[in-house]
Amino acid sequence: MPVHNAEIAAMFDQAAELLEIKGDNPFRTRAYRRAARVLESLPKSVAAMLRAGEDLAELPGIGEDLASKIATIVETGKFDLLESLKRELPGDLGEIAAIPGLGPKRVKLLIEKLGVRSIEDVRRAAKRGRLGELPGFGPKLQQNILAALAKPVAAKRFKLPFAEAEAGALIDWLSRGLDGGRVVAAGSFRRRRDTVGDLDILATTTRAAAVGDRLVEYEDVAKALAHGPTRTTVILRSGIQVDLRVVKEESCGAALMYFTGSKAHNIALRNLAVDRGWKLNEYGLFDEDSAIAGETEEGIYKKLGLQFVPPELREDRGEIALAQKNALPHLVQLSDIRGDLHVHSNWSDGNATIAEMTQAAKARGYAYMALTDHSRRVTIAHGLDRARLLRQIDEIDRLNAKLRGFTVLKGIEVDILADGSLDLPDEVLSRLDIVVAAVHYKFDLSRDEQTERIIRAMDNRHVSILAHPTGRLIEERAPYDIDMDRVMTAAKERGCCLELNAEPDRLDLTDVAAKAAKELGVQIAISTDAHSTAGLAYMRYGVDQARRGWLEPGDVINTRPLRYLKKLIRR
DNA sequence: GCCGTTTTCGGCCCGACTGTTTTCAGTCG
Repeated sequence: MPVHNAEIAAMFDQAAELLEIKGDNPFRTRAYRRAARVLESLPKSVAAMLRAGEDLAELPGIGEDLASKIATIVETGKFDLLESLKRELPGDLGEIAAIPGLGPKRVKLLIEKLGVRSIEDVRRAAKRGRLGELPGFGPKLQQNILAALAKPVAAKRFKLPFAEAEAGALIDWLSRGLDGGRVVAAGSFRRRRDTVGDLDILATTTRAAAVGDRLVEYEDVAKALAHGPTRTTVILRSGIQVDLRVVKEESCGAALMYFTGSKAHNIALRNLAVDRGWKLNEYGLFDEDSAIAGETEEGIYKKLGLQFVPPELREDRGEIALAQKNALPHLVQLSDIRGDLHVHSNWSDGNATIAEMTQAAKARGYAYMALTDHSRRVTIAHGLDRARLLRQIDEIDRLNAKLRGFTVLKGIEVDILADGSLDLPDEVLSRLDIVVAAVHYKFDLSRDEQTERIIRAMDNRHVSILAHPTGRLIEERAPYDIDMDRVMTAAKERGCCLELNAEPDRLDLTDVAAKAAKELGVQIAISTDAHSTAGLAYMRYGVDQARRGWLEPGDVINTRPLRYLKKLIRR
């Protein structure tokens, strides 16, 4: 039973939480948390790295001790430290600590003084008013705890289109109340993560209090959680939390940097400042008491001896070392994209004609578009059988004959059957310009079976691109279990490309997987999977994700002119 | 527990807000 990086990361997070409650050295708990984040963003599984004889202690934040603990976990599946911590501190302590207002110190008090072990214990103690016996538990805190227990909010993350709509409306509202100054979104929203947990909004103005007041007055506010002179936190009716921070113009860059994060990136930058005897905070970069930068992010990076780091790269995944050497990747941009390689029409489950999709793609400035309707197995989508596909090929030939400066590539999104064979015979596939292969059923195969199935599909030399490689639907359906290391290696060996599906419900590959593909030299297609003309606009989400995966134009096949593209998709 | 053009020991990012106190700890980001 292979142990995934994410599982080890979760063990480290749990251990950190329990060590915190115990009151252990806070820097030790931080080390476990940092290591967990490093593990989560590794391009390869540690199991594979160990097999290859790599030294895990060379990873940032992982020393001899953690390297050996990881090796033991991979070997045995067990983490002794965590096991003994759990024996020492049994119960659902993680859930208790997740209640707003309850941190490690207060949880420790609850355990020691009231013998609390579960959320139910907390509820009983709160109802009997026993929490008031504890130091630091005033009436207000008890009330907040009861309220939180009455309406448990699931830790939810929000998809980008929803976050964009909420942020847009809110920024508009705040801006209209501002005389001078500006309002922007920062946080993971600005870093273009695939989902956001909350909205971090930054306003620059001299009248700080007025902006916070205006946020509290916003009609969609369900509850104000905190409201100070420079910082205000509210929950909107939709359930998303908004953190507003207001600073003066001269601190704008520093505040934007601080509020954009990531936390790990910020800490690394602040350490660089400390190395030089300076201090970096949300107000600026300071030598003693005098500000030496702060109005712009560019100015701060420059003073720290760094190239400007695009927000998408700010995850402490190696970008700082490269920025010191002026060697950051030249990230792909939306304007580099010359075509879309996964598009549906009303021949299957799209809602527009081939001509309409073509016009819309052309209007976006593209040079080509691959029409890739579903194959016959996807009956619910009215998938194409051999005869209909041949008719479609004829229709596209006729359409192409009339087009100037634009080419519709004849393609299919062919289903990968359970045994890894394809849903249409080679004789038909060979007549197409491009074949995109995808899994749409039998998600529950074992890891080995699913991996073999997909690799077998890529064995077919007509397959140019593996579509949405993990099948995940964000917040709805987990990725099916595959060995991504093996799939990518197999793709590389066969000259098959992987898709980065730009649909904001999918964004599949993830940023981390895209970076791993790049490092292996696997070419990526950023494709929208559009089922309507409007769907073509999802390209920007795919490009954002690709940038988070460090992809450059040369890593992305649909930045190529048609001539070169054709070489890349023919095997 | 990690890490090192000061260091293998002694540091470890920085500040806002709340609630409970009366000068600050705890929590959060």
